Amino acid sequence: MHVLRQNILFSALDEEQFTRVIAGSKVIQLKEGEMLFQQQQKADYFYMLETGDIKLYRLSPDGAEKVIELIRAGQTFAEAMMFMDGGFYPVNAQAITESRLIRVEMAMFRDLLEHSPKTSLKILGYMSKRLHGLVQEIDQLSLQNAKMRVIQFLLRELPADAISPCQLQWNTPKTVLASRLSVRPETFSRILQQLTQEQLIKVDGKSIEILDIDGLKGY
Amino acid sequence: MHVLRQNILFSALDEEQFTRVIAGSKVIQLKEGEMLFQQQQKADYFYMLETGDIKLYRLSPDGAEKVIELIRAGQTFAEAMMFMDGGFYPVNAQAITESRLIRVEMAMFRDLLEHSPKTSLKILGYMSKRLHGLVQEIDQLSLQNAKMRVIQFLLRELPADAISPCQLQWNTPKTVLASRLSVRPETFSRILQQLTQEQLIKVDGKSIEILDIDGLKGY
DNA sequence: TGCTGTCATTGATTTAAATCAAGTGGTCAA
DNA sequence: TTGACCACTTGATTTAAATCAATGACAGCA
Repeated sequence: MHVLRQNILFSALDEEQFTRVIAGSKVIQLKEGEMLFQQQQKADYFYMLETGDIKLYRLSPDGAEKVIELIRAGQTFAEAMMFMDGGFYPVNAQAITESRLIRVEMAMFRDLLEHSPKTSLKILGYMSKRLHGLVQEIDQLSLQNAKMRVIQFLLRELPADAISPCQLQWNTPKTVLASRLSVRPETFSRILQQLTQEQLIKVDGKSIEILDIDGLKGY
Repeated sequence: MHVLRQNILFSALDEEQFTRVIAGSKVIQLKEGEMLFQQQQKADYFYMLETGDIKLYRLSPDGAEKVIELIRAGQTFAEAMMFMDGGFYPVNAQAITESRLIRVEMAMFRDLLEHSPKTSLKILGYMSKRLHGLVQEIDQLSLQNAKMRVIQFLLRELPADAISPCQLQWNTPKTVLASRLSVRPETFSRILQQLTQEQLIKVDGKSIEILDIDGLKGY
């Protein structure tokens, strides 16, 4: 079965609809560091990431880069733009590692929804969850200090049923994680070290071992 | 014409659909300080605010209150919960001033969408805009300092075509605005004073006169 | 082999904002 | 009228995180 089928956006389509989607889609390969699209570019496609890592980020007027979201394999992104007529991507998308994506034509998918209320409702539910997620994100940015944000981030990366000790692994440089968390790399480094000294985690290059989940949650 | 009709959520409904919505709706009156719903309560209704002011806020474990959104007359809220099966309100809703709302049954409205793909698409567009707005919000929280946040907030409250000098007015205590902006009341007060000294604004109780829009934008 | 550039860490210093503390003025109700 | 309770302001102090600066680790490459 096609990998797209696993994604919620496509799960409610019937065979005929799905065939049309496939016909209007294309596989994209990106090398490390390659741009997929830029902020302010016209949004004609949305994407599903098959393999690799993508960062979505914004540039402030003075050139500072803030990572809004890290996309991992299996996720779709930019699909919200589908419903904003003549919209432009609000973020830049760049491959952190070599990546393989499926590019879907928004216009076509949108037409399809006109005749598939069930799928529309599914997508509404999905977007509601995203909305909710962003509200929580705002919570974290505003209520909590840098250490809390790092801890929350680590905990959220774990599966719900994870038991300590367990392992987390990234392909991305720590600077990108820091930006995602809105802290300076120096601060990020110091916080990881604090947590290490408290026996809660163990850092080894790009992988972090979580030694004490409950300890982290206790913060 | 019914006031609901002015809202985007209801604008795409036909007469028969709209009549059903009205039948399942109810007017709610709240006194100042009264709760509308609480965090974790089952979400069966969404609302449109006719008159008054509502704050949506969250409580952190230690009791700190963070205002997520200030609702003003004409806005709907909690409608995103409609698409999350068996969801619970993620925020508390409380009247800041005496308020009058229309309460709409989610289940009923949802059923209606099943047979109205066009309306669903409109709502998807609307939710996309909200999504986009929240992304910008995250920008502001993370990239900018407290003074910037206050300035942005003031500018956003103005109509797009506003010319200085002009007037802004709230019914809410300044502490609520401060929470909305994630700063302490003391800091908020000091920032307003700084801006006053720079001849950019003039504060008089609950109303703020914007003396120099371009000056504010220049920051 | 050493050179370059990127990423990461560590220490010293600065800074913005929170916190602590005190005082003002207003409103409401006993 | 008094006193309690707000919201708000102002000043002094503390603190967390940013910034500045230096160094180390490592990869790719001439």
